[in-house]
Amino acid sequence: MLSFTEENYLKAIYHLSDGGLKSVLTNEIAESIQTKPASVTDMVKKLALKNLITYEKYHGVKVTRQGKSQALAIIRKHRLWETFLVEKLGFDWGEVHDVAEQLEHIQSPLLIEKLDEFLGFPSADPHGHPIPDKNGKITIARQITLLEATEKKAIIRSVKDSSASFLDYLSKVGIYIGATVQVMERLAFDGSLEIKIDGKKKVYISREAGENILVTQ
Amino acid sequence: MLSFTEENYLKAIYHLSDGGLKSVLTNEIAESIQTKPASVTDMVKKLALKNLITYEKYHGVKVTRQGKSQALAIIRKHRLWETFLVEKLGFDWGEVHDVAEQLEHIQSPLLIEKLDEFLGFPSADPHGHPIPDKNGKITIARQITLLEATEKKAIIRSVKDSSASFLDYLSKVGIYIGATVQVMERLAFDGSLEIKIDGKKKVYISREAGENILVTQ
DNA sequence: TATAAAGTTTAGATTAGTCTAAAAATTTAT
DNA sequence: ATAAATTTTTAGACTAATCTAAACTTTATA
Ligand SMILES: [Mn+2]
Ligand SMILES: [Mn+2]
Ligand SMILES: [Mn+2]
Ligand SMILES: [Mn+2]
Repeated sequence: MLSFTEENYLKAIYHLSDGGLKSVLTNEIAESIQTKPASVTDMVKKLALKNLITYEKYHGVKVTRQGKSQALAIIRKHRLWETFLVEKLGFDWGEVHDVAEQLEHIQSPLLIEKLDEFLGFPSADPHGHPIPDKNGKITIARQITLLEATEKKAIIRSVKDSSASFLDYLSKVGIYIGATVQVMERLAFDGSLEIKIDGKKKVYISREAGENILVTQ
Repeated sequence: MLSFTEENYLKAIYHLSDGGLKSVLTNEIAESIQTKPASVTDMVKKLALKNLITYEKYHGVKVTRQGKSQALAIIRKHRLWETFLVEKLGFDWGEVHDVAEQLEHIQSPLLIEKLDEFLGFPSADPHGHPIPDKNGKITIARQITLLEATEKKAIIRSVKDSSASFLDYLSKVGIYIGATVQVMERLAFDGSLEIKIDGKKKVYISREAGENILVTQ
């Protein structure tokens, strides 16, 4: 069984590796987990001994099949708890991350099964991020950024940036998961977008915002 | 802020002290927390430095006002989570303790407030144990053991022993929190009780079981 | 391609929590 | 009241996770 700390490292590495595709360097991990490179070196050795990652001195780490499976289990818990907090307890979608960061480490397979059922087996968390199933399987729909969307209608599916500040901004503007939007115009000046939400509200969002919103068309 | 371990020690000491009344000895703590007396000595020094307990070498510890308040906050969380697990997730009352033992350490005042509200501000957990309010206040009704109950009707309020084995036994026999019971006879031989549950079912329970069931009359 | 810069690892120290074995204090029994 | 038994504390060691500073490797630059 992994410690709290080992779980946090493994999850961070998994995310940085884009789901196990890329290999990940020491400094990236250190930055993402807010620690020093020397500490990362120690920990990746430990995770490598447990066969969760492979580690090549000076050349970063790769997540193993086992590591992926464990990382996905943690991500599953994180996202189910976030869903619970928003759907059942009435949290705002920008408030849930830090609490879920703690709840994801609770050890009880039965609890997660029952929570999943209580929530009605949701397929995505409040940020639109897919919730892996019991076997770690993720059902991914092809998503593009709002910036890349053509002028046809698109549906908001998820956000790349889950920071409270960005989510607050979206709420204020009137953008939410599931909203139907249409890009009316791309301003030549700074790349900002004029969009219509649910056929009614017309708003302007920055190029950067557009890059952090994922949609399906 | 207290660490996971410090919280567990403080809660154990609070319980052993009967809510802060008695002073508690090193070996009792060691046994209750499944650790060695030497480790307890180290930890009580730390908790004393934080003014949560007072420590007199060789003569045990007492819980301070501050310590009580913090212990009650942890107990509040423990019991709210147990209530959630049973009421919302459908756990059996004997399955919840170990999970609540983890959940009680989640740090988020907002979470507990919202959970409390979601549960409808319950006053007791699945074992009938009172849930302290936000300020640590406990509303206690005078309870006696079923063994001490006279032959009038009594209502089952809580259990002294929350072990899975005892709770399983009670469920099998048909005893639950809120049931109306009447002691029909006390057997001279071994002190066991003949009781009628809800005016219908008649069962025999041991003296020891009777000592671990609390009722009001 | 040699040198500088950046990134990574190692060495050694620190803190929290735990343990065993030995020493000291308290309690119980004679 | 002394000795024996029990309880508690201290001393010293260990593991997990962290850090700083120094050494080493890789990459970028001239
Ligand atoms: Mn976490
Ligand atoms: Mn999320
Ligand atoms: Mn606990
Ligand atoms: Mn309980």
